[in-house]
Amino acid sequence: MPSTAAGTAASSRHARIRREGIGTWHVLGGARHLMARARHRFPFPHTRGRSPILRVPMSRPTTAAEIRKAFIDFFVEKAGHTFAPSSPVVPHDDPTLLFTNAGMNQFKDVFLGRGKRDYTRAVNTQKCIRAGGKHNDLEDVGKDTYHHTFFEMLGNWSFGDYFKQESIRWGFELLTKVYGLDPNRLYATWFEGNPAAGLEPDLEAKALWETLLPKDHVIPGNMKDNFWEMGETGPCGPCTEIHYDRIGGGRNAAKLVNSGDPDVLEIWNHVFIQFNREPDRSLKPLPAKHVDTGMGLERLVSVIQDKRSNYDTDLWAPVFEAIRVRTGARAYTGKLDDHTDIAYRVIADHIRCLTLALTDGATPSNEGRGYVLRRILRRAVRHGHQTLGVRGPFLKDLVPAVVSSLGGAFPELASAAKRVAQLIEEEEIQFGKTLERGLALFADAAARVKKAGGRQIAAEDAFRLHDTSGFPIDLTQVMAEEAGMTVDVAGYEALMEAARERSRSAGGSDAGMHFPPDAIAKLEELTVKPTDDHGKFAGKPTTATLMAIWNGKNFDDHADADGARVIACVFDRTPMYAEMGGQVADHGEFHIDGGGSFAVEDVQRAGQYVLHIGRVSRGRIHCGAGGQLMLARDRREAIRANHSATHALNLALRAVAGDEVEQKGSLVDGEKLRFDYAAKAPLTVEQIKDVEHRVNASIKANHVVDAREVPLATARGINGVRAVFGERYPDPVRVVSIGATVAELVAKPDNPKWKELSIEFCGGTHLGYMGEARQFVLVSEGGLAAGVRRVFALTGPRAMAAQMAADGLAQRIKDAAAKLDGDALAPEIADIAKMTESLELGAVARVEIERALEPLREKAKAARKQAEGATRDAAIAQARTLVDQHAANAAEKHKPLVAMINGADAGALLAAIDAARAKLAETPVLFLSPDFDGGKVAIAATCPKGAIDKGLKAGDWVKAAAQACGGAGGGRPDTAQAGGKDPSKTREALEAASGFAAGKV
RNA sequence: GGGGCGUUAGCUCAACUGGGAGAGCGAUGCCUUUGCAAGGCAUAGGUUACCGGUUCGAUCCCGGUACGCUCCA
Repeated sequence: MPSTAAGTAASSRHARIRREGIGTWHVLGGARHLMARARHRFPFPHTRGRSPILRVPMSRPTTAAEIRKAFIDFFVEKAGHTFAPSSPVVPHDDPTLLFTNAGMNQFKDVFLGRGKRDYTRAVNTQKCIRAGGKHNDLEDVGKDTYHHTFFEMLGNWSFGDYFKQESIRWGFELLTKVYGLDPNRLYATWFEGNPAAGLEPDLEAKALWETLLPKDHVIPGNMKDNFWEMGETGPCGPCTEIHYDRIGGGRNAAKLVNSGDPDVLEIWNHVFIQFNREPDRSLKPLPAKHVDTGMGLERLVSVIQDKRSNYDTDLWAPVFEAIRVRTGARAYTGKLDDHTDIAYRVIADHIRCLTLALTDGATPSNEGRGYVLRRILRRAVRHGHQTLGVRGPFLKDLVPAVVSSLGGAFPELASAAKRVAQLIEEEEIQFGKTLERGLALFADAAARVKKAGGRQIAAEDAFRLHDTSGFPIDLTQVMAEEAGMTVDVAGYEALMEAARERSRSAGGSDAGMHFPPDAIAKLEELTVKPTDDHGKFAGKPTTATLMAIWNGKNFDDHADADGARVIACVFDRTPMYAEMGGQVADHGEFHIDGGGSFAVEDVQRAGQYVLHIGRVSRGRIHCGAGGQLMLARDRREAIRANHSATHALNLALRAVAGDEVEQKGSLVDGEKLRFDYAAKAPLTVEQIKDVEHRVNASIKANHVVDAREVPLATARGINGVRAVFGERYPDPVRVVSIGATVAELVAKPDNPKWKELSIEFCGGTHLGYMGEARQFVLVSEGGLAAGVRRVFALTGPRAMAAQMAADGLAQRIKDAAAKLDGDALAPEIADIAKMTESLELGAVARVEIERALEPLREKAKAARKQAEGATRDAAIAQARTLVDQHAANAAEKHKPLVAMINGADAGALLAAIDAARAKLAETPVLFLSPDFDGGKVAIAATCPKGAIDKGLKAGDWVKAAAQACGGAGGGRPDTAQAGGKDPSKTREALEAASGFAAGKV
């Protein structure tokens, strides 16, 4: 049996089939014969030495683990497939995808014609999550027997290799011979064609099935069920679905296929990719035809184990048991409309999903996929609390059950279990807090309703609960019910829809350069050779020939300078680095001698080609023209320094914050570097200093930075090598090391010294020696999501500028501390604080400036308080004198007192009023105090009850005084304050106040 | 990417329509008690996140920034 397929060309395909022949399979006497023979071989090609699947002697697979293994073995052993392990559920390089949601995800590039594998047949069980995205099963989980947020998809693929015949026959053989399913219970659908769409019926699939199944089990299907498309454009084709009748007994269930009957269910879909959907909606036959199949493991297991629900299989039993033990709920009874059973299903499904997703590097957060996970977690918590009556975090305790049920197939679960449980617990605690706040909001809303004599929670309140505290409407309803109330659900839905509309309409779209897969095919047709980018690391000006010009829709012969028009150019070779692996693209220029110029603003990879995206800046450029391709040196230099510094930073962080520091992503551009990593706690200032010190030490020592391609196996064997989580690496892989050459590493891979060095797999551009980075400054450290930290840092001139700015500010603080006091200090402190905010500074400097400023602030504060106290005391003293003079005349004692106080502000004036009232409680008093420098007049007054009754209200009184000096004011009848803008009218204000009071009392 | 809500004493939170920033807990001191637990009295503690605007006057109104929560895409 060949372990890999031979050619990929369509012509050799038919030869292959004849040679290896489907026909031969029939005479082999079923699968078991071969399987038995295959089991003697070790290691299995697909286990890659780590044996994820238990090998148990068996006649027929019955447990989920056996069923999974049998699938993979069948295609590996019998049909020469390569086992390609499941990709992480968190897609690493596909921003259009929230989670991996189908087995073909990791092969998308192959189907799009952008990438290749060194095999043409693949098989695996893929970890999938369908939640939050286009395929969203979240709302259905728990209500039925078969929707899951997390599931496994068994799949086999052909990349331009075998096609319909083999796919269908192998599928049938696996189901009937290996799994022992009754062929009389199987049904197959085929695509009936669609004349309106110009699609022929798939008679080939029909004919194939009719040789395997009774004719009345082979059913035509429509566009919706039997024609598969990846998206608006791109690969597509007819598919055939295999359905199974759980009831059997000789009945014909053809009518029930695709009718939603839970006992007649689709188990396996085979997609035959033979067309490409063009932007103009037309279909173009593909030169290389592919097969993409998918079979849900959970469903298959339910069929083989003869259970009517996926939840009744051994995949769920351990998780259910863990829920029962942890929550003390009664045992699961499998009823569809029972709240406890629903809670079991929801919690079990969600903890599986969370464990898998967190293991693969996702974290609950408030956006994107993290937010989907947060919602999933909260749903599970809610069912646990509301229905099963659990208190406090409990989901975290279910993680081990998931690990025990799936850890065999996915070993990564076990090593991450502790971290995952911790993340879940933190999130559960956080949710507890939000819940409490929401409950308070609800109580408030309910109280208002009750007070108004109503029985219905307002739509606005329900929406507010949802919008600000994340309370789903059903939770609000349950709480309302408990309080003997209802909720205005219709109004809530309306508000919800309005909010959605606001969100939608705000969403913008970015117009990038679109380069579809058929454009790549066209380049191949035009016999344009793949771009030679070996010069990208050196980045030297290169003589290159312009091979093709893509205008966004078509290829052109030439392009002229006309300002805004963005085009993509392909050259025979390039010194430019295309955006990849977190390093931004180079910028640069293509210059034709005596001809036009093309400004390169972005560089992207498309398959084997490098696209130079930009504008014609001068004259005309045309295909076939030779010229100089030069990249922007300064930008490249900065990028190189930042990239090498990122590696040094990675090493330093691990040394300082511990080995559990795991890189979660990075971005290197011409201005800065960004590094995300998993860690429990923020860095302390001392740790930041330490990190900076380590990186700068490497710069000072001028460590060599070396990069070389090494066979993957050799590279993995180097002591201390770091690979990014979940990333797949090419073979050979490029190794970048700091402090020793790659040759030295490879010569003695197990040298313990290597552990102290930065050794990473990386395809980016780097310095020759660390000294070229000049300096490293870490500018900020912060949290991105629970358990994930992000740091920004600078190198080179920017780092030095940040250092100088910090030194300058430190000097100013020192000067201020030595020379300034009292009034002069406060504005200087404010100015320094402002500068600290606006300047680009190191994180350490920021903290140190803050610390140095603190005693100055204390000093300024003390001075301010003292000054305030002094003016206040002075005002009070004046007030007492005035009052005493006023009271000396017994006849005038209770008449209003209107007087001027010197040098009092609003606060001091109020204190003066208090002092006056303390001495003369029965006398209306109005004081005012002009501030000539500030152009203000402060006014304050108090009126005893007797005066108020006579019509002298403090508010009106101060207003009258304020209006006389160009101001306004107001307040309560007993106390009021006001202000005027014109101190020169103080006399008028005094007179106005006296007049006003005289008129009243 | 776009909304909503929030940020007030060490902590948890009040403060009506713009008019003198508060409570409880905690801290400190003193008193009461054989001791403990506790109780009583008193005191300190605030740039109301930050920046700007409106206003005679801003915790409050408006705009921006930062951080947090939350919803939608």
